[in-house]
Amino acid sequence: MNQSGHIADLLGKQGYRLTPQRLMVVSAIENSDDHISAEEIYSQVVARYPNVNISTVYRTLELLKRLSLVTETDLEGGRVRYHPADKGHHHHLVCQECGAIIDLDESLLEPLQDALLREHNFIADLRHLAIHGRCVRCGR
Amino acid sequence: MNQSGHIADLLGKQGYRLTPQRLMVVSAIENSDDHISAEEIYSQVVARYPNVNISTVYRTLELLKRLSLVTETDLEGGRVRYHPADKGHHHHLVCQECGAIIDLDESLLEPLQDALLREHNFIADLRHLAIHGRCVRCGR
DNA sequence: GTTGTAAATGCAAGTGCTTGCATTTATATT
DNA sequence: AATATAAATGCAAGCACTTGCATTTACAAC
Ligand SMILES: [Zn+2]
Ligand SMILES: [Zn+2]
Ligand SMILES: [Zn+2]
Ligand SMILES: [Zn+2]
Repeated sequence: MNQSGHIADLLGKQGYRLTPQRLMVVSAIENSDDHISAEEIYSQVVARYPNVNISTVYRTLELLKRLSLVTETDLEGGRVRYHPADKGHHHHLVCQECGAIIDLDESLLEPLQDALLREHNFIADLRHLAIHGRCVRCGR
Repeated sequence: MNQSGHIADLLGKQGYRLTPQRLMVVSAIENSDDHISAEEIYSQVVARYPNVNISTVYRTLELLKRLSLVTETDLEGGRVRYHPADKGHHHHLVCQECGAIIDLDESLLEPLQDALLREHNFIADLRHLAIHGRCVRCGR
């Protein structure tokens, strides 16, 4: 799972063009150990391909989200962050006061996901959630 | 609970100035039957107070959020929507494909909120959540 | 009622992200 | 290899929202 080239292969198989811009965006996401922002992806790509435009980065991210290949999560800090969908399933608690981030196991939201499917016929996308609130130190 | 003037009273008691702009933003939110956007609030206010600036609307919303007097929810459609915090507790399921919105009872997230407090000492703000995904008709 | 003050506002510029449109290009077909 | 074509890109403008700063103003103190 998630060997290098995984996402690019899937894009190709589904008929999407493997442009250099796309391949570089994909590899920035796959090679990041962490949650990467659009701006960070852009600066990696532009270093090797100087006339790429940031709108191409955003459009590629949009495509990857639509195909469920990456997840987008709001970890605060004014920009959203991206992560390969099949790598390290988990969630986060984000303190709105101090920015602290607590990691959560994916199992915590499974009961909710099941209940929403069963009781409301809704396929909730709870693959990489950020739950906002206050940590114990900032508690209200 | 939530009689007219409720929010304004609380602002006054906490030492915030009751400017005409603030009072009008507050009353737009309190008198809305639904989830209201910043733009909608602004156009109500500007109709009676023509030189108000939209940044004042946003700053007032920021204050009301911080004081837990209103909740902010992303119901899709490119702009976030606001609701009095003490009025009609509930959540939403939002279909990313067709935009359908299913209303949920607040009780659905109580077990999660309790578990996060107990197991992670985290006070999750789950007062008015939008859970994104696909409705049964758009199901993947 | 005047005066003093910090708080709030208006304005303009900035940020993150999106979109319409003309141009370029990956890929299929010959 | 040359050609055709829809898909993808670059560019510039636009949108929702934020921010720094100078000006105004609600409210308290006299
Ligand atoms: Zn994560
Ligand atoms: Zn905190
Ligand atoms: Zn609601
Ligand atoms: Zn749907």
